[in-house]
Amino acid sequence: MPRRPAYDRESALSRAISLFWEKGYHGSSMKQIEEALDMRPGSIYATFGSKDGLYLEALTRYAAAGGSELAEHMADYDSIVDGLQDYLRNIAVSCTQKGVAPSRACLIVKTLLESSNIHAGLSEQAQAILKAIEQSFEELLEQAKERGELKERTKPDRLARLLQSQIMGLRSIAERNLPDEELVGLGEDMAQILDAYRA
Amino acid sequence: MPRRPAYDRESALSRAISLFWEKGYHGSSMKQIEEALDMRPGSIYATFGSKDGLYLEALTRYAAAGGSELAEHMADYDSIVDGLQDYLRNIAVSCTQKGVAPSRACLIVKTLLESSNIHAGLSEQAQAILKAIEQSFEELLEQAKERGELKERTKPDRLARLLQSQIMGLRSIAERNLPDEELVGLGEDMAQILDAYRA
DNA sequence: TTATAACTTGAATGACCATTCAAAAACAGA
DNA sequence: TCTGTTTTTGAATGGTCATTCAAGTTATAA
Repeated sequence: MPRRPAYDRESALSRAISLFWEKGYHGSSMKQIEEALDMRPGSIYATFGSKDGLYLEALTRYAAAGGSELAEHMADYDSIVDGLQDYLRNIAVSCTQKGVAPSRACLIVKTLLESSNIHAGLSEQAQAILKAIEQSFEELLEQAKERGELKERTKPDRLARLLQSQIMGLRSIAERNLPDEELVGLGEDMAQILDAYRA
Repeated sequence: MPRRPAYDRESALSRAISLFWEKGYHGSSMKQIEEALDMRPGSIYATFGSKDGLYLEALTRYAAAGGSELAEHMADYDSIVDGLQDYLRNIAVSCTQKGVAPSRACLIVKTLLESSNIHAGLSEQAQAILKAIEQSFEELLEQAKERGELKERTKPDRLARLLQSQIMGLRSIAERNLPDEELVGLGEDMAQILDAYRA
């Protein structure tokens, strides 16, 4: 009986991520969203409820993709610390590749900074996501410690936060349009921070 | 002959900094600016030209204040590395103090992330300011190296970038509303990164 | 006191904002 | 083919955006 939607929800969200990531929350108008998703306002509102609803769903999907990416990356490594070091290096390298991502900075951090003090819903969601990411780093580091990769005095929760702040700093500073080799060097220097924690 | 302005330009800019720092560029409407500066649109436009003009001037003044703060802080230290380590620790501590600053994140970084891809003027100004800050770190580290505080293989330009990214990460992650002790611990961990570069 | 120049005011501007909704179109089952 | 339900469309909504400007106000110098 019912007519089925013409759009593909997944591809709509993927386009929304690109737009929001590139231009931010306030920088993305409904007009631009309509064009990016190739949907008219009625369909967008029927599907996602509001601009905020779409943004929240896009942000959550972006975070989930990032989580999968981390898990897939780590699967290639026997040593967790080696894996995390290369993870940092890879971020720096990927920031040098133009046209791959809509922005070098992290969408979650962009959201956190843009929404703080003015949009509680977005800010809380960004905070919750970052907390979950920190937790997944902490679990990895806990595991690394159990395996004897890390010094006994290493606190996985503290190192997890240090690691997260490295990534936030790296991807934020990448918006400065530094020469490629400087960004890659910075990724290397950040990776080497972890050496101080090795057993 | 001429009537003199009723407002105080410096205090107007200081109020503008507070508002922009708290709410961001898009989050601060002209109506809010009028209220914060206690000025009517005509006066604001006659004085600063436009919202962008006001924002740029506020941003520049904010950066200048930050630069003075760094210089004053470093004046208290014989050892540059000690000074920089305490600088990081102090940032973390000041992020735990509520009601002091309008936001824990850095206004320059907020500007950089909010304006990238949508507002070339703001983005370029933020980039130029961050470059100047990096340079002042580099000069300090160059001096530290000459004094023998740092390992001979230390590259001041690379360490300056690493330092700047630490501050960006620290102040950004502070927007997550972490418990005070966790933020202070992170500041300490960041300070200790510098130990690896000591001679 | 008067003339003059600068500053302040606040209503008006047109553009753009997110959102709504009635009508048209399209599909699935009978 | 017809019916019923859902989706799509796009014009319309009311609000807010940054900005302008003519008129009113105020201080200074003559």
